Amino acid sequence: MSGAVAKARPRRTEPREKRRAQLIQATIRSIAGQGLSDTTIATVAAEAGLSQGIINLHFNSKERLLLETLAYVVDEYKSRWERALDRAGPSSAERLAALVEVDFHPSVCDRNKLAVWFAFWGESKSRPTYRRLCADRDRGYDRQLRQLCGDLIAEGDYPGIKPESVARGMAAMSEGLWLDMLVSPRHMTRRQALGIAMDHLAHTFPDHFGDPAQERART
Amino acid sequence: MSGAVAKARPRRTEPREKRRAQLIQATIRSIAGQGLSDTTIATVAAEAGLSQGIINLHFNSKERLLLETLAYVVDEYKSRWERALDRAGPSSAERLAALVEVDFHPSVCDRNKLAVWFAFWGESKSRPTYRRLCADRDRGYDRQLRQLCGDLIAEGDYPGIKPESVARGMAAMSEGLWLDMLVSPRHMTRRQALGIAMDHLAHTFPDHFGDPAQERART
Amino acid sequence: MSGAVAKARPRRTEPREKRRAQLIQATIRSIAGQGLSDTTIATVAAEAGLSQGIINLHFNSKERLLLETLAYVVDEYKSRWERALDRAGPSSAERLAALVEVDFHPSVCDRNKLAVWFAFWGESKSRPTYRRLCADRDRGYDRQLRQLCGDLIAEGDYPGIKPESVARGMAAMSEGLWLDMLVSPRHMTRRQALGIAMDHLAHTFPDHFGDPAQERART
Amino acid sequence: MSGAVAKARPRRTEPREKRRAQLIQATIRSIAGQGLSDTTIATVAAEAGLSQGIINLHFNSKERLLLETLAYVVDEYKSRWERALDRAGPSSAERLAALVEVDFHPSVCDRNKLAVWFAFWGESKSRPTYRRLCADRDRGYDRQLRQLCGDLIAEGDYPGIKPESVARGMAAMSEGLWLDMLVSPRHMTRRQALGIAMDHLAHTFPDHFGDPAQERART
DNA sequence: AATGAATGAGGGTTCATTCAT
DNA sequence: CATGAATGAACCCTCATTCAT
Repeated sequence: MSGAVAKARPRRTEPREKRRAQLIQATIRSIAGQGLSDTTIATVAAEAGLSQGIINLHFNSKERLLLETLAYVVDEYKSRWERALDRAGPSSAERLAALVEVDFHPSVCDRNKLAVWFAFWGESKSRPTYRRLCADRDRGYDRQLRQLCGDLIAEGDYPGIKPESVARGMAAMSEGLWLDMLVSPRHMTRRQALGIAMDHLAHTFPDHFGDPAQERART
Repeated sequence: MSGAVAKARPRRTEPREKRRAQLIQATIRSIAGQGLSDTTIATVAAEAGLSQGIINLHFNSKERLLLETLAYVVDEYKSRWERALDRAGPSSAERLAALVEVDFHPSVCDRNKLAVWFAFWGESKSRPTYRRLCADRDRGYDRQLRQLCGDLIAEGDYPGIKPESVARGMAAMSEGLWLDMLVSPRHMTRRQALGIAMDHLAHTFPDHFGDPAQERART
Repeated sequence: MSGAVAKARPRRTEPREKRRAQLIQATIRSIAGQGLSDTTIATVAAEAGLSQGIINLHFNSKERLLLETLAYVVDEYKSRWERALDRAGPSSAERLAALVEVDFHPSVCDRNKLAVWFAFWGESKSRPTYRRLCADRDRGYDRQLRQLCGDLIAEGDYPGIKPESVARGMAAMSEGLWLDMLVSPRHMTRRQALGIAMDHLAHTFPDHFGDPAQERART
Repeated sequence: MSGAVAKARPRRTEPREKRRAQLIQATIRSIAGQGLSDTTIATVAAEAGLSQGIINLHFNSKERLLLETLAYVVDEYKSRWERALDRAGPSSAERLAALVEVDFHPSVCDRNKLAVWFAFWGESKSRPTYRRLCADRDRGYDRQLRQLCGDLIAEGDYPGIKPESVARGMAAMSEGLWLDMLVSPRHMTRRQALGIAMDHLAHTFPDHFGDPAQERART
């Protein structure tokens, strides 16, 4: 008898990182489903199908769980646009388009994740920690965006346009469109939002993105 | 006789509406200062310098206080842009500029109020009531914006521009700039935000807002 | 001018005793309607159609109001059976019957008042004050009952019956029937209760109350 | 090895049912000691020597705790008289005597439990839930009592006696004697109450319970 | 005499955290 | 590693009482 121990049923004890990831996912679902202020250790544990004690076991406190959840969303976003840049064509225009498009990728625009972003932004004024985490998010992204806009302006015929203003305006528009998708999913779908952002891009840099209006006007 | 009797201590009993307004202001400050999820009856009462019981006396529940606070901010915003439209010049361009400018009026961009907006947006996914209140906000504003953009497009030489896309893009950019002012007040001041929004406006409708770039290009 | 002051509308200020009586009636209704533990100054004031402050104005505290309400019910009961005795015929049998009947007089069995009795009895173990008030109630009543039972026993052919035992048993039965009327009004009407009590009386003192069974047996 | 390990402190975690029973006992003591309306979660927890949180942990609400406490007392009473019937001799007279005696068994007449009965009866008018629980109590008991009285009447020479009237009268007397024991423990001891009830029984069914008076009269 | 706005202690309940198992 | 019983601080809310009007 004995010999090989059956591994049939799911192991009760999972590797540490796997459990943490599982709990972070449960936290995201809970924030989206109940709201941040109604997200409790109990709702997260229930969402994960585990016992209450497990959160303090793996994260020591609820506060830490929330911070790591925010960090996870921030990091995931960052790695996603970095990957998008890597995969994009070599031209600045292609890279800029890729950067805009990634903001409307299904996995980024997932309403659960949007809820998490805005939940933390909603508390950010009174929580320097949140603010710092979110500010970090923007740092690299902003630099890239400004750089690319600068490149295009240098390449094309865009007199009088300030790279910082355009870049920040574009980023702001994306954020605003996220909000619309969160608050009014009926009136603002992902595709519509992407369309609006791309229209704006085309209009801002008609030389690069073949704005039909300008093209027609030119001829 | 006796002339004016000095009222040393503040009167204990205030007219109903005055107290309610006072408590709503205290709620705004508390949400901004502590965050929505750390805003308690106690923090609001302390902010107002009154006792805890007074909130249930005037609002029956914390939930109602929060809803009325949100409604107050929503209403105030609405009446502000309506007044701005009333006072604006007759041309559509003037009216559109007024509509954009009002989003960056000091009283609208007040960081306390921004915190309230985003606090409720952050919970909106799980609270249909919040979502509905906020959706109402947009309804009239959107219509106006779309109308004015349509007018300008009809007047000017803007082939291929869709009013809905432009209008929603502009509104989204304002929201995104609000977020920046909330999260990174150092990097995004009210003046900068206004500049970015006006740049975008000028760029979108160069015929109306004398985009220097286009003007130069034209000559 | 002025002359006679119009007395048309109900005077806002009532004589002291009238107000107190009015508030005691409201308290009885409130205890019956909401239960003693859900009877608040607010429910009593609402029941009386007056403002909250009036109770402390007339009774100084809720506790006092409750005590006076209990005392009122106790006194009213006492004066009622005293009057019944006064009006009863001269014979002990008539007087005893009158004493039993008064327990089932509509005004005594009023479910609101029963609710008050049992509300206070329910708290009596932990409230010596209530217990004392209720004990006072019994004192005189018991003496009368015992006396009358003793008289009948002396008059009739009731060997081996102890007056105290019979008297207390009869009183207990009345109380138990009150409880039935309170808890199960459907199953125990006032008339039924009276019937049971009178049956018991007739059975206990067949010589005086013409118990049909015994009468038949005698012939 | 090591033999029995001494468990110095009481185990912190008890089986679920044991804790619930413990808390119900504490509730009974609290109602008896402070009265129902002064029984708070805090008094019950203190009586049990546990923390406040434990009540909601095991009963979800105070209301539920009170209901289960009432249900416990009701059930205990029921099982007690059922057991008494099982153990009683086969004759209807013996069974009836057993039924009456159980009402004055020390464990039933325990003043703490009496306080609970009357506390809930005192609120019963305004709480249909209480009333229903108490009505259930009576259902089976009444049926048995009526049945047994009917049997005795059929067996003996008791012309003109109605089983329902006698049965309900006896039950009412027991309730009234409970009240006396609760309100005036000095003047009504358990033994006295039992004596009164048995006197009544003997008097009502002299053929079965050898009423000395009647017996003497017969000779 | 009467009102009702205001207070604040104390109620029931929630929930992050601890800890014996 | 994982559980869930237990804790107790802090929450929202109620309500007896006070007091300016």
